[in-house]
Amino acid sequence: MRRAAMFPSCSRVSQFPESNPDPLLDGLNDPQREAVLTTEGPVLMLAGAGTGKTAALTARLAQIVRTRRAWPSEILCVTFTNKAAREMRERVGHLVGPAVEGMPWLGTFHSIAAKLLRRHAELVGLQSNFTIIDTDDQLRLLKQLIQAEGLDEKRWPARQLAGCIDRWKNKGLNPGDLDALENEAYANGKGQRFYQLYQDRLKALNACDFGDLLLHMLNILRTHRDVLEQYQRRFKYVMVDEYQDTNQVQYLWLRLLAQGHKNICVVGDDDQSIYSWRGAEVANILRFEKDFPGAKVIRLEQNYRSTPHILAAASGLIDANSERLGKTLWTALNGGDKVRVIGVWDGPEEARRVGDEIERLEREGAPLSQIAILVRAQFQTREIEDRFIAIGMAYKIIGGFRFYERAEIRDALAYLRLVAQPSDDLAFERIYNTPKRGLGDKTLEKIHRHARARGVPLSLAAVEITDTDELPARARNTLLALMRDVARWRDLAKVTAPAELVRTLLDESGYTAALQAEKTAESAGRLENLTELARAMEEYETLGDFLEHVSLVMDNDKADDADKVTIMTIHAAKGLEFDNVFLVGWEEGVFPSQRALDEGGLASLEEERRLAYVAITRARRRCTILHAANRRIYGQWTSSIPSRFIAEMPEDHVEQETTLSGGASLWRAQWSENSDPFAHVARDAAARGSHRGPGWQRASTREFDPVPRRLPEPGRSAASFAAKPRRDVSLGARVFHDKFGYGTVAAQEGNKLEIDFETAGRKRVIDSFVKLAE
DNA sequence: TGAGGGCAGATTTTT
DNA sequence: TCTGCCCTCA
Repeated sequence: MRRAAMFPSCSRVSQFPESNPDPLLDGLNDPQREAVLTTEGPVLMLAGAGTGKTAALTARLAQIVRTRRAWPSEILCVTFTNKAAREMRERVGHLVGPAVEGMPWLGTFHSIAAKLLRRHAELVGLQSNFTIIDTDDQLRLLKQLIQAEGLDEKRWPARQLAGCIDRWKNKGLNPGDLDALENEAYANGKGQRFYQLYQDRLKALNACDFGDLLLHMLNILRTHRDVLEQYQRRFKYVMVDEYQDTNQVQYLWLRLLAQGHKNICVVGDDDQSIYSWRGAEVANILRFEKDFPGAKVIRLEQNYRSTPHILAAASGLIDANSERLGKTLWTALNGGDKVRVIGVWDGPEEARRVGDEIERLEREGAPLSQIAILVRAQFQTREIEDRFIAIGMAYKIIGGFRFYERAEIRDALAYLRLVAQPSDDLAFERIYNTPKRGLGDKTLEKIHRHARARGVPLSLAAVEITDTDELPARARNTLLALMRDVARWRDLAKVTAPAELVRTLLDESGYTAALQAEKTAESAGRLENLTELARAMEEYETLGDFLEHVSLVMDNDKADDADKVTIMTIHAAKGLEFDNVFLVGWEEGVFPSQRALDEGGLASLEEERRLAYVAITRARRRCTILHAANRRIYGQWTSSIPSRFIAEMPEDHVEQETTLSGGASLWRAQWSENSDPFAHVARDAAARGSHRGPGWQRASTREFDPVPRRLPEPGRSAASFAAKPRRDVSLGARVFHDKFGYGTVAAQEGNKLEIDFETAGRKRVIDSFVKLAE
């Protein structure tokens, strides 16, 4: 341990004299420095939220390079997202200069696995130019298999099978490895069969899916000692970001590769593990010390992000979890506001309130880009979005479709894939009638039959079949024209740059023309995306390079510098930070989600709590949590009680406020002593779509004054409790509504009323919300 | 080929 | 309640 002599015990400041400034260690605290300087042996860096783990990790990488312990090409550094990889590359670049250029093994698990697999593809029966198919292709393929096997696709959806296969691959299981239980998971014990069929089909297509990239590579490392040893020797240092998110395959992979030098440094935070549903296993981080005996554990606990109140609220909350390695975050910052908890009457009021608060912040000079609204589930964004549109607030929603998942991009890519690889049947099927050229299912079926009979790929079968009289003249000519085009594009691909090729291709195929003919706002956007695609391709010299990049690396982070509020899921917000954070929908059933409560037991409740922890710790200066007493979920109005997570935050760091009189303290009391007296009520109420939850009870006994303090604005709060219509209300009746005031019934449909309100105008409301006016 | 009705399903989604 | 998907019909 030569380094031990160089850097004796790293626990005190005095070991790193300030008088000898080192740009690399400058600005790092002691544990961070220790992490940077402990380059040899296994290291577990437990880094809480906002504790500067990326700074430590990149500095560590730079340290290894600049001390010549390894060449950049001898360091394996894996992240989960392209964004993280990019960021790290950039930061290391700042520290060590152009040497970072030579870091071929810094990237996501998938991109590194793909790179390795291309070198050794033949060991698993693939050619090195295999295609990487995405979820869409995967589903189409599975559907075909299910149909071919004569299974009812309604009863056994392809989605379910895809889910199973994904899970198996995440666990590192090959078809032969499935036990009886797993085999039962699809179509009464046909799991294994379909998994095998799918893998065979992929092999025939010279393709693999995302999961295969890791699994194939693991299989190779397991069965080919020479290959394993080669990489064990090569990777002198291994570093892993977000280790708590690794799944079984990734774990097995790393364990094999790191066995050589045992210089593995993993960074993670068990409290931020929120992807178990994707196969991530917190256990991986919990047992690191067992896997690598003698591992050095370094805790980064100084938080540089949030104010003391925010930090304390989050820490107090996460304390309620049982399985933790345990960290105590602290901050040198002072002051700041308490976490604000605001209770409101319903969803629309919540959205209004958030809008109002943001307008206030804006007036105070806060940049919108430093404001985020985090939701538990995507559907919650709508209400907020509607409100923002109404008040003209600039916002952006993160998430949804990635660039390469858009239909037009996938179409363009399918053309390119078919040009690059004649055997790509999926690509052929996708484009053969896109744009519409009058080739229908009948023709495709014939091509399929011909392909099967001759044992050739579809695109070749298509060429051959035009030589026969199997097709009617019209289809034959169209197909012939298409295949001639494809052949010409293949020739063109040999002499043209990819960007130029795709432009020609989109033009000549009629794809662009078809879109232009649509003349909708949407088609204009699609055309723009295609232009963007061509522009992105200009960086690439070969088509192969580009196709690899697009399926694995290209993400949706379009540079959007405009000052806008960000709306996104908590999951998407992990790793980000904002001055002002609004957390909406903190109600039982929404967050924690009903599904987590029903299905996952304690483990999944704890994951929800970690999610809450992640959410709160995104805030730098102010964190505002909202919950509504009533919310429409799947069209049903549901009364709900505040999330237990609200009561779990230490009272001293929270400031309660409610527009419902007497609400907050009452709600809080409900969660005392960890008991949940209303859980069954709320659950039953949700199940029946009834209105007998506690919120409703209180509202109806007038314990709550449902009139918001703020001037109520007509929202879309009117809807149905799925109850029977009232008999005492009839057309023309004069009624009173708590929110909208007096009005006259203009129409009645079931329990829904249309009422002309004197001040609010015409609204649709549920009859149970109105009283007959005297 | 597309429009329109019927029907189930409706967390989170780094690659 | 809203959506997306599949199927049917003109």
